[in-house]
Amino acid sequence: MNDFASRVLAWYHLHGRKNLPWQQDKTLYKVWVSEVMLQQTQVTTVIPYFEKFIDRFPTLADLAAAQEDEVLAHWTGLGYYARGRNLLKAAKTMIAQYGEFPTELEQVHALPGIGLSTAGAILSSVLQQPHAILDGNVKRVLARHYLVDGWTGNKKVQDKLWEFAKEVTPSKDTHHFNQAMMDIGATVCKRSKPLCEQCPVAETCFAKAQGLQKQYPQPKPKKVLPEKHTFMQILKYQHQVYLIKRPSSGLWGGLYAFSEFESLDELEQSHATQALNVIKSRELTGFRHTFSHFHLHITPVLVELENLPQSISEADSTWYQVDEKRDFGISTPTAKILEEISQLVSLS
DNA sequence: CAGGCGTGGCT
DNA sequence: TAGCCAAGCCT
Repeated sequence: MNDFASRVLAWYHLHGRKNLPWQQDKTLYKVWVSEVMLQQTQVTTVIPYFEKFIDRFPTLADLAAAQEDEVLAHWTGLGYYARGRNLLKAAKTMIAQYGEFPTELEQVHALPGIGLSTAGAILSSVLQQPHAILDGNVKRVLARHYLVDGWTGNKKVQDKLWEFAKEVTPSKDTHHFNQAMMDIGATVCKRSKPLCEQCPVAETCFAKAQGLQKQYPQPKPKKVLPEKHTFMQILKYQHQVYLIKRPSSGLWGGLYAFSEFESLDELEQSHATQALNVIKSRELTGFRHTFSHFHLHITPVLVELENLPQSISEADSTWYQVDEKRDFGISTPTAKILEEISQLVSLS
């Protein structure tokens, strides 16, 4: 075993994290759910989602039998909703093709939402298979230790990091090594203020030797995010509001949402088109929601109706009683607006 | 293969 | 505060 790995493993036994929820009674299924939730998402955010998800879907078979809406209800607020849709799709595939969670890297990697790093992480963690991983933590440790130039999201840079990852990953105790690398990245080799005095590989770290910890890994090239606008139409009849399921691809795919319009005019014209009996219509307080790739200015417009219109009771839509338990997914802005409507309703 | 895809923690 | 970016993957 190489010296890098020996030092990392020694550190793991003393300082590695061993009490996270998905580290107890490990199964391929539970570790998979956690790994997917943890993609681009911090541990503290994931914990409550993981607990509720496993509580509702304790096994692979339970998940495979679930409705997409209920899976997305458990994903509401977590973001990157394709992860939830792919989780269900993969569960159905696994049950249909294998009858259980597959154990070969290629089989696992072939499932939707599971890349090479996630596949390696699952199989090494649960079955002690000797696969290297390359997540954000490992990237940061390696980019600093070997002074790897360029943004780590760049393909060539990532390829180089994979080479280093395979080089240092031992074929024995791989599960502990991988966990240790993620822990070092998360708790020692932090993005800002790295704690090099606590790092097991500080002596051989090129960034530390040259005092360049702050410059590595190199930042993503910055871009100005575009500003977009939308008007959300909240059709309300008594205590119910109208929501439509969004197409399964694209932004907020598969979530239930208010109808959107580019302008107030267009929104109001729809009242006539759909023959709505509007009691009154008013703008609520607008707000800005930021995505990874643009800013969205949202103006909610509350449209109170005299009766339930028939014309717009289409498939994949629902009149939702605002204080009722939800069994479908919504975005954070939708949740925010529903919360406000719920306040209004409770006062009336 | 660079951009699409969410949200919240941290500084 | 506003920007950066997190246990990435898909197209």
